Amino acid sequence: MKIATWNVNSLKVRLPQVLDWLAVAQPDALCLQETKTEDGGFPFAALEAAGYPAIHNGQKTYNGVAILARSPPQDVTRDLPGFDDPQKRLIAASLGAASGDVRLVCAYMPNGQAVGSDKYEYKLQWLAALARWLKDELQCHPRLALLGDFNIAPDDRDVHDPVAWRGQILCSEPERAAFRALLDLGLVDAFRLFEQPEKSFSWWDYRMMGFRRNHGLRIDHILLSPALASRCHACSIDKSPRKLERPSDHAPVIAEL
DNA sequence: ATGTCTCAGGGACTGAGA
Repeated sequence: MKIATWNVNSLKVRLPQVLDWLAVAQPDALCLQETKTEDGGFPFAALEAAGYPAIHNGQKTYNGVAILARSPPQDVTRDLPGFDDPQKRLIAASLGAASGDVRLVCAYMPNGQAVGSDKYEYKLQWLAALARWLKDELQCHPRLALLGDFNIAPDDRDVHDPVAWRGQILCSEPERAAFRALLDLGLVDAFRLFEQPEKSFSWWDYRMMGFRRNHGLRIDHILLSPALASRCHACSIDKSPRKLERPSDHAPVIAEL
């Protein structure tokens, strides 16, 4: 099976690109972040017509996460259990035996704005609460994948200019420690299971011709529980949608299980 | 080097967030 994650930076703007990508890439499931719409404005019918029934946890203007899958997502969890949060950043669901019998957790981690800011503290608290909840969730669901925009570049090789970014937001040591705490639960970074091209990134700033110059970061990830990691045979970043007119600033990440 | 994109409010542009 093929599972994927993509921060689309507004689904209203990007729906045609998402439908095109589904038709070409043919994933079994796609996790979306930054849909930026309430559930009433979510294109359930268009996605279902394309063969992808969807679940959504949305809000106006900001955030918003969805799971699209060939078989309807079951046993849905909305928001991060144990963390009181008005921001819509998490949705989780199970896919049945016909789709590999896996638990998918789709998350849009906080950006954090700047090291030391209130938003940075919120980010670290959110990540700590995620790790606490996942510890239990992994007990219930040994075949679990955590997909999303982590807003963390876990290693210097995930950064186009590690010297300039050292200690900055998305790269700071407390953020990287929070990422390692997820790995300490037994989760595995699917992308690093395989040999990858140098300077592989999933996000490029819209400004300063970031994409053309490959000035990017790898901040979108697929983490797999041991039971899924052992059967993962490929993981890649698809840069092709970033080359379209009016692209998202993020590219999809795909894992094949 | 605060340069781009998206959204809301309000009805042209500004500010927030990323």
